[in-house]
Amino acid sequence: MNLKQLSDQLGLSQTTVSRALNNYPEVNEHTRQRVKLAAREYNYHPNTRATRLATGRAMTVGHVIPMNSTEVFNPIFGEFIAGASQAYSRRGYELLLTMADEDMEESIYRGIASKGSVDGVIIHAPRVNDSRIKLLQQLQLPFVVHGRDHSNTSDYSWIDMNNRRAFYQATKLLIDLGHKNICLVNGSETLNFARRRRQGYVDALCDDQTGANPDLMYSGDLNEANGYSAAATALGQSDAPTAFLVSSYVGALGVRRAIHEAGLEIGSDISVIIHDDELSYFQNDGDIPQFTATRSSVRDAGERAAGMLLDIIDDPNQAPLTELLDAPLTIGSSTGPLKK
Amino acid sequence: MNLKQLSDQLGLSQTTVSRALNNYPEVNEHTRQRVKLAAREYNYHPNTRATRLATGRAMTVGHVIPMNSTEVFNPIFGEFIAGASQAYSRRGYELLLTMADEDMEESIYRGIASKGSVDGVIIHAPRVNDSRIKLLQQLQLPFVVHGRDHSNTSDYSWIDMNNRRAFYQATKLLIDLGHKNICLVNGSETLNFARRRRQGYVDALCDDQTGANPDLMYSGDLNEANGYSAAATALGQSDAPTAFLVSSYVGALGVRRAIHEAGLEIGSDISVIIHDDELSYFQNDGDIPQFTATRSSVRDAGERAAGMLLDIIDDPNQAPLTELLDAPLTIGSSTGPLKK
DNA sequence: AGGATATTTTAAAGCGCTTTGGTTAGACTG
DNA sequence: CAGTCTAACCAAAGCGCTTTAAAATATCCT
Repeated sequence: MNLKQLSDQLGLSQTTVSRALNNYPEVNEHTRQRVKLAAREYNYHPNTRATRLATGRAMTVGHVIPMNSTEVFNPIFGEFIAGASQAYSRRGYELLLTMADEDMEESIYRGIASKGSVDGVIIHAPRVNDSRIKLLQQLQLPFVVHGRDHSNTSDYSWIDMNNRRAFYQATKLLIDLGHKNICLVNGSETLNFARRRRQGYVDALCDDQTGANPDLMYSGDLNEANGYSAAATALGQSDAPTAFLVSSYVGALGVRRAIHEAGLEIGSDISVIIHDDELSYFQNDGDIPQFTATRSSVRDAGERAAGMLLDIIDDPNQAPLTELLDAPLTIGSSTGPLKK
Repeated sequence: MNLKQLSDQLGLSQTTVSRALNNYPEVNEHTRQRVKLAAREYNYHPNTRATRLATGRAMTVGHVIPMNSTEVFNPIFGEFIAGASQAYSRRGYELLLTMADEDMEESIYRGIASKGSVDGVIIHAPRVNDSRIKLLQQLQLPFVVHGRDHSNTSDYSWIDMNNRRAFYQATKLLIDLGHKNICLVNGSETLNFARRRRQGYVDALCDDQTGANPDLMYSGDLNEANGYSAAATALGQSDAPTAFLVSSYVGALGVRRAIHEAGLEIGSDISVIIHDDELSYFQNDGDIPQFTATRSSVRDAGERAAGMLLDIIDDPNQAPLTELLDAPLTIGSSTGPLKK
């Protein structure tokens, strides 16, 4: 069933039927009801391909997921996207997902822009000095960054948490508990967020005159295996850490394994603080959460980011939108005073 | 730059330019090169909205991810989709992602079909007696099921692993090692795959005359927390299990936590076998993998499923395609003989 | 050379919507 | 009652491609 058939059926013009369905005012209320009823009856839905061509809008948002050979799909992206999709479906948009090896990224964005398959994109996991921001500004394609690039001083829309502050506070807590050898198990520091978190960690140590020890900073893709090997290595050192600060729950799972394997008990023998993105498959809640954590819902961030992007698409000339989320430190059972 | 502008620029008709770019034979090779060069120079890409209307094909595949309030985005879906997207991008297709609460599922599929926004869909996580299969058959929308619905005897395309066999073998191994109290930590048994795995587990126990004990079977959403509580509960029972069979790596992380908390050592005190989907963030490999596991790459399954679907879209009248993947049992360090 | 055939190019008709720029009929004004 | 408004509807153009049917040009053969 297409528009022509429906309007023939009703003895009305396509114009009137289209307007009736799209709630234009210049159609008689009685007619409108008649049209809507018939549309439901025949299960008529306007063909999106035609609508999109006619309106010049894709009604679609693109998410280009950065990927490399070992890190394929970070669970954090999944949760972010789940949040975003809430906003899209509420506002009649669809979500186009593309996986991109880093060396394909530019051509993917260029293609997306010139083919007109989306009205805007979300930039995931911004790097330090990220080329995507510049590219999209140049291509004039609306976008929102999940995170920021602190090395880019231009105006663009983003939503981010206060990474430096969160990790400063977390480190401070460990220091206050008496810890001196605190191991940072961080994400890859080509990524802006990881850079900021290290900054917070280093700042806290320096403020305390302890100073940061490069041997206690791990940076890299944060999966279970790498979390494990980072922690196992650190624990094998002569001056082993008594506390860990881990950038993700998933990484902390590996850290937890290494700690147990070393025969130590989390909370009593050794302290752990994580950043908790509140993934649904890795919940860290309850009265006393398993891990002491800085906490910020990535799903919520996804929903907000998507909403911001749709606002920008609706009115592309407004000033960039930004939102800074808080990541409060919540005490769980994984931290305790330094054991003498 | 659109087709008209490009063809004016070249002094050719739109027809010839379109054909040159789409590699139709009836265009002079010299002309084709000239056109392609110009297209590259002006960064011309055909507008997908127009192409799709003209061809009547969406060049898009839909993935509708089942979701409920607690389980938002299973990392397994992410990995599957990453695999699928390889196939799509190779063959010029795009991937439309939708999250669906179970009660919205039917209307989402109906909408997708009648709006024509996709050429086919992948069904994720089929349930026992799954309504989606019937619906899509009725809607005549091409689809491939990741998994099967054993209660549905009609012909449809699927890719699946041999769940019953894998869990039969895994259980058999534990029995051969002397274990009698084997706890099954399974996914939700509304899902077909979980039902089959339990079948394999029960069959192996019955073949051994041990018989299955309902108190040792957990079934539910398999996240870290539920894996933990299932295992913790089981270990607290009077006749505590000496071995666990866990349906996913993520669930096993919770089981691992409970075992450690009980002061037991995996491999020596207690055995664990998991099903390993080979998620990139949860690798279980190396010379001696952490976990003994039945193993099947879900990423690979995604790529194959997508390929099958595109084949079906290209030729919708062929017989349904099916593929049964093997999930071989690989010995790791998490299994050992029953401790006397 | 000149018709027949093969190759290359083109004009124009869709694809199924939205939207512009009307027209028509009835209501209202003075 | 002519003239003006307004409410309700419609014909047709246009979105940017692909594809059909036909025209123009090149190549071949006797």
